[in-house]
Amino acid sequence: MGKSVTTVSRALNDYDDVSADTKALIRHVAEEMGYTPNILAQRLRKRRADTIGLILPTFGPRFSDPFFSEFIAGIGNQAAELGFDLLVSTRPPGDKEMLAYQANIRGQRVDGFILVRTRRRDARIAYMLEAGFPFVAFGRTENHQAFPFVDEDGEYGMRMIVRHLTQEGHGRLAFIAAPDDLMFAHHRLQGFRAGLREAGIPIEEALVVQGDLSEKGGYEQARRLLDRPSPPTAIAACNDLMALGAISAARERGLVVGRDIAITGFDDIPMAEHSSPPLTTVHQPIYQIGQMVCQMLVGLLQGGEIEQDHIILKPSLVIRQSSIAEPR
Amino acid sequence: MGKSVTTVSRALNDYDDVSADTKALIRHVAEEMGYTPNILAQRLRKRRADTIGLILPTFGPRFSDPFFSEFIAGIGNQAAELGFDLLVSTRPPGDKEMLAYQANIRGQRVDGFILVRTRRRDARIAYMLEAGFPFVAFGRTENHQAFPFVDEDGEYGMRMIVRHLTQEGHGRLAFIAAPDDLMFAHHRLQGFRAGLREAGIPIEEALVVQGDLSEKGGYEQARRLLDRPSPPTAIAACNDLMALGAISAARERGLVVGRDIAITGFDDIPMAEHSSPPLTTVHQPIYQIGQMVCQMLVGLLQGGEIEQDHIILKPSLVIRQSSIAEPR
DNA sequence: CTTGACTTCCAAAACGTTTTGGTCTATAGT
DNA sequence: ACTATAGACCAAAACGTTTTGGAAGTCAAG
Repeated sequence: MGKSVTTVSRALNDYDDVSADTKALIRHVAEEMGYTPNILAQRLRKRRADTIGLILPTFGPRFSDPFFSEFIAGIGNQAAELGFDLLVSTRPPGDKEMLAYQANIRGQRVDGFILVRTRRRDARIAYMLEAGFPFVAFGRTENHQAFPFVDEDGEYGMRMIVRHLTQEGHGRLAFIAAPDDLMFAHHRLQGFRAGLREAGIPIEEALVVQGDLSEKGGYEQARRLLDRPSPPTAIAACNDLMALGAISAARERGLVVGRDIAITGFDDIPMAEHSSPPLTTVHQPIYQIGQMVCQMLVGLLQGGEIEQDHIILKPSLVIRQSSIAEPR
Repeated sequence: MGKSVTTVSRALNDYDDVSADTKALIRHVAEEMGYTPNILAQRLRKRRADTIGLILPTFGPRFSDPFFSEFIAGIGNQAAELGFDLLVSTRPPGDKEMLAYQANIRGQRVDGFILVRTRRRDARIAYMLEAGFPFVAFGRTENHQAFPFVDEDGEYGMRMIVRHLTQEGHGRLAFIAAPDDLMFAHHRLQGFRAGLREAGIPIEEALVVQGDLSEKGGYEQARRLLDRPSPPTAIAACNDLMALGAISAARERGLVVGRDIAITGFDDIPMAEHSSPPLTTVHQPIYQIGQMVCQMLVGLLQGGEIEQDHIILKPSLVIRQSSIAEPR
């Protein structure tokens, strides 16, 4: 059409050394012939992948924690909004996981990472900090390293649960914990202990068991608890999925959940509202957290600095029928 | 180190016009200095994005169908295995959705697409077929267009459900359908009708209602059904999520699910096994389907042709307590 | 000694953009 | 009439690879 590539590029990017007429013309022609800049070439030239990485730590192949899918949606939609791609993979925690991070960073496949499920001493975080690679975590670490994160106050949330249960008159509380290496599990367990301390109830270590965060794990651990000579009157689970498994175990024993035994979760996944009975749990706005984390990372990538980089959200207690004797 | 870029490139890619010694040397040095080829440059040069696109059709912002997360995991892990990235976004069905497909295709951001939730007359498929862009669908279309797909035999699955319910003695069956524009919903509804026909039971149109595939939708539609002057004795839902919502509604009415009313789902999400009561449903190996779809697409991209490109899987009936009067 | 074949290597082009550092023309200022 | 200044445009370099089409060097055969 008689314009140089330079001019076309500058016209489409709205530089001001292209006349209004030419811009209009170029845009029109581009539109007409369905031209879209090749994104790979752009990225190569700009040395930015415009891509955010997210590697989900998963144990088995069955990755179906509804908690994660909502989180991904939050990140993904926000990223699209800001002109970034979201690259998702899953790896079981361990060596392969670290290699995946390294490969993505060294090959400049992503500009920054979002980390989930932080661990007490997290190799991923240590690596990124040392490499100076941009990232934002959902969760903290044990030794308070300095990096941008968003986290829920899981300790507080679980204390609220315990307070609620003791107010309902429960004195023998059990806890289905999760691998303590995971920071969120650690916080929630601490919250459980703190809550009992506040209520002046001595903690019974045999009633603290550990599950794997799945319904199945919750089911199995709840059975163990119910099989004890003097079973608990209330079971708090570290997450909703395990709580649902626990409900299943209790019902199998012929117990009416809510009346004969109280069971609580944590996360408030959509299913919690519609389980039988509806589940008492702790709500956190996971979709919004995904958005926030993504925004923070993009801010970091574009501006270099962000104002608020240590955010801890107070979750809220949601009381439903699974923990109260009298409906209504 | 004294070797040309050409030689380095050819050494790392294991071409046979590089001596074994040189290869070893180059590899060693590369390893030592932590060199990884810039993937963006590779892609630009090869004119392939090595990326598979997946755009999830979602209604609200809350995207948490466990069904999808497992499907994503199947695709993502398989893609990683084959050296491809997976680019995930979500869009509500409609114009914006088509634009997202077009932008990704024209900007050569992805080499191929995986389509989910096919519709009866699917604009996305029409577009891709016309553009000659590689894709594999999970699901068919109404008019049997020629394109590679994997699908479940939903019609068969639902017939099995109906057969099971009638064998259990139910005569008044309700169905919570989903938007009939969605092929899988359409097939399942057809299966329901066919099942009743087989059993010689006349269909009662008022007992066929439509939900939105969420627990909430199932809950609301079930309430409507139970409010009728002569309510059904069995409710088959188009998917597990709605079935769980229906269970919730039935329990709220004081009904014992399994004894007073039978409720069934479809999908066999992990939760189905641990709901209260456990849900009778139809199982399909969704993780494996994700893997298959991904493999097919990569085969298409690399080989050009694939042997099996129309795969219909027979799902299997899973009978649990939600549909049988006597446990055991 | 020459020729051809084979091995090993590499310079340059290409992928499609953005950025740099101009050039050219017209207008205004002196 | 000459010189700045500003506006509109563009050629060439650069991003980091892979591919193409040789160029040397070595060896064996003639």
